[in-house]
Amino acid sequence: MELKVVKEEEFSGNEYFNVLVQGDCLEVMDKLPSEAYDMVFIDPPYFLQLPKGRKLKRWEVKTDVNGVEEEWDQFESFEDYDRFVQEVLKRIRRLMKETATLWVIGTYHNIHRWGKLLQDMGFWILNDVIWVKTNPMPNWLGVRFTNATETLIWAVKDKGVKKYTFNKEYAKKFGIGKVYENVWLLPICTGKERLKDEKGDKVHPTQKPVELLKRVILTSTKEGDLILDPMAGVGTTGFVANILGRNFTMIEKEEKYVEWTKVRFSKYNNLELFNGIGKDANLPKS
Amino acid sequence: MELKVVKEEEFSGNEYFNVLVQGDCLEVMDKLPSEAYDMVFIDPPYFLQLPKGRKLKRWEVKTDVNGVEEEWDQFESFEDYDRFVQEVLKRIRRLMKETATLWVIGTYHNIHRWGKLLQDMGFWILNDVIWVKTNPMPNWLGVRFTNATETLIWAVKDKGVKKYTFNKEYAKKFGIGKVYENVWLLPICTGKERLKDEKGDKVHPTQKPVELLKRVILTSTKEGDLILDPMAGVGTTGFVANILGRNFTMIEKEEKYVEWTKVRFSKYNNLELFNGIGKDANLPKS
DNA sequence: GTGTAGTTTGAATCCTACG
DNA sequence: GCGTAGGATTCAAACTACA
Repeated sequence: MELKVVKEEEFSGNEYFNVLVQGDCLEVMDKLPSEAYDMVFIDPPYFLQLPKGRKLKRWEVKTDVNGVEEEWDQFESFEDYDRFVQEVLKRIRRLMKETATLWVIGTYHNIHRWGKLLQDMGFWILNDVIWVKTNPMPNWLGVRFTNATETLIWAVKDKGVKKYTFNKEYAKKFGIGKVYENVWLLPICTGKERLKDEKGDKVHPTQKPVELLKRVILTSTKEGDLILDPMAGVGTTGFVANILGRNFTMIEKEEKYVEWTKVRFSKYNNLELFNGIGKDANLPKS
Repeated sequence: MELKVVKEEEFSGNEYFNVLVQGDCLEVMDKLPSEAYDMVFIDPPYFLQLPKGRKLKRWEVKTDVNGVEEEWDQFESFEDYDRFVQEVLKRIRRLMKETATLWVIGTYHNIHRWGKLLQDMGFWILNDVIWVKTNPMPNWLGVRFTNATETLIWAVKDKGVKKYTFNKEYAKKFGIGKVYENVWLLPICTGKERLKDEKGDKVHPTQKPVELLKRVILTSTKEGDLILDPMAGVGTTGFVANILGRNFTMIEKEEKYVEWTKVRFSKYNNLELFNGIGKDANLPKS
């Protein structure tokens, strides 16, 4: 597929199928039509609140390693972050079809803020889904538990919504146990799938695994559905949606990520990077 | 051990070691001394938002700002619940030693409210710990994921706190993997351990497993430490603390639960119900 | 090509010394 | 006191080098 890329200024809001809009997510969402989307996936900045100016250096100092301290994760305070969350959710409410569902992924640093605020706005949580990482970064100094999980919140717009899509046959396949439990066991994004620039540095600090989006999309959408990702990063959501026969709108501010998303859609062989649809490649043994 | 039980009206606040106070948790906490506790465990009402009315809810806080009939019950209920959370946390802040830690357990229905509000009040989250239930209640209708997890938030009073207790040797033993991951795999409370009344009905709807409290206490306290449980239910926290050589203060409003806690401390053989300290009895195979 | 040993690295509210 | 820079510790999985 040829990925259409449009800059915010040139985006009318009319041609929103399988497009990546480069621009501010709030501004772009304001151009999109009401109740158009079947599913929304949000992978927001995690608001890690690391010490200012501190690079997340791996030891054996590499030359200016850029860590997680990216510009897009700079919020002054909880209030700033919360305001951003509310502005995003307000717009997403309008864009969701009546039966659409919303996913938000985060860690303990930020997920409770999204969870409470979306409840406050009337969204109705269906589940949380726990992503258990099979290869987490250990807590070096042994002062806390090793943080091996991320939390996904899955919600509908309102308490009364019943007709949303849930494909339990896929949920059964992905979850541990036999009754589609809300626990997914899979590794973080590494290897060939992980985008690296010419210097060999990772392109995006938090590229989500293809397998994760595959599970999200297959359990909560139908073929032909339209998916919104307002903070697309290097475009994993659209990349997987495309392969699975879903449509998408992606929004991303950073030009660098937009460029790499283009590369991903054109240069690379989709199926190669997908690690095998239908198979469980790139999953932990057994 | 003989469990001391005191009614709120007769509780001076002086003799708070290894006592169960029957009364309102806010009122009782106001009588306790500042910075006395090494660890606090909260297992709050989960705010399932079932059809309302009928019984007086345990989390409702008396307020003189009544009189305004809110059109949106749900929002009004969240406000009530949040006010309760804040009142609890305010008191717990005062009761915690500088180096103390706080645990809160909940599901997606309520945990995000506790998480955001405690962050707002300056508590600093160290981890979330995911309890994965090996025997969850399946979602029979197949309309969502089977909810097989509960989330525990583990926090200190302030960002700067460093000297809290974390026994990584125990954490390593309890967590999956080898680097004390934040994932605990254990069954819900059933069998001999589960308290049943003369009619065979369960005494408490959400009795916590002894094994869960064992893990909480062994990873985050030292022998001789003082633990507070302001919503004690049938007293699992004090029961386990006692066996493990920790001291406790428990608070519980419901007379029925207080009576059963007494039974638990006297009639039953503690060690029998404990399922073997140091061993991993009642755990899933391998 | 294949098997094996050694190397690299991952969204982290990590510690301590010093000016 | 605070801000900043230099420092040490792990496991799983993927990658690299080489026989």
